Amino acid sequence: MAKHDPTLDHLFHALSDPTRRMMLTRLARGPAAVTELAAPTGLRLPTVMRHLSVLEEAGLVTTQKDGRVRSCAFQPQALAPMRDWLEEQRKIWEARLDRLDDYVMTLMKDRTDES
Amino acid sequence: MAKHDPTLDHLFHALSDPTRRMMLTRLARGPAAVTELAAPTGLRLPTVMRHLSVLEEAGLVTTQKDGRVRSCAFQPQALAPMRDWLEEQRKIWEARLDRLDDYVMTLMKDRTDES
DNA sequence: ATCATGCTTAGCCATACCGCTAACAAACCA
DNA sequence: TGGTTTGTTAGCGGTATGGCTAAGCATGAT
Repeated sequence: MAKHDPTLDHLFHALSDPTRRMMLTRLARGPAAVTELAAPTGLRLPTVMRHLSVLEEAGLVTTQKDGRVRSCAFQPQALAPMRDWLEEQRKIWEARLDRLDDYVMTLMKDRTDES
Repeated sequence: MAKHDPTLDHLFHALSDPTRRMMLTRLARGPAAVTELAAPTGLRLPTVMRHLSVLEEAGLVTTQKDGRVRSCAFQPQALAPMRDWLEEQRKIWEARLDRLDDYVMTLMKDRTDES
């Protein structure tokens, strides 16, 4: 059970920006060069590069240069920690609902005993 | 298909901070007052209040005052847009894999035709 | 050899974020 | 009433973020 998990920090932070989500969605369809990635955003290249490095930092994207072109690829397994975290929260929440349920049942039983 | 979805922005941003995730995990176990929520963080109250309002902004938490104590409650349905987004990405990715698969099959067929 | 292409680096600017203290307000408690 | 508990507001300081321009560098095309 991680107390401080910088992985989740980076993941969630990377996804909190619409431009970065747009870039990621594009990359989910297949690899792309930086310029190609930048085009639909309407942003300048240095700006896009920065977004790209945030995505790399989060492990969501890997890149490699081939010639003068940098090719970027989506890494779907990087989303796993997020799914895991969601699942963990869901379990905690449902355990709570179960306890609530037990409690309500107890109340009903008490009422039955009284009658 | 949302182009700019501030909901996702707020959601992911809210979850990008370990303190806020800790608070949320605590609240998943059941409602709590602000002070109770602050205790395990080691942070001052105003700081925690700020985190709390970020969580509220994202819809992840609702609060209400009764007496002088503010009670905070987790809102699990607020996580739905995130699940949806994840699912959307997964679909795009898998569609891509399917296309890749088709392509490989085509290549194999060509090789077979050649032999 | 020259030029165009595709990044890449450096650095500026405005705003947002995350922590804090200090001071105030509104319950509740004795 | 007077004190304690529980928020709440205002505002400060340092850092991070997200945009930009300008200039540099390496590669590919002519």
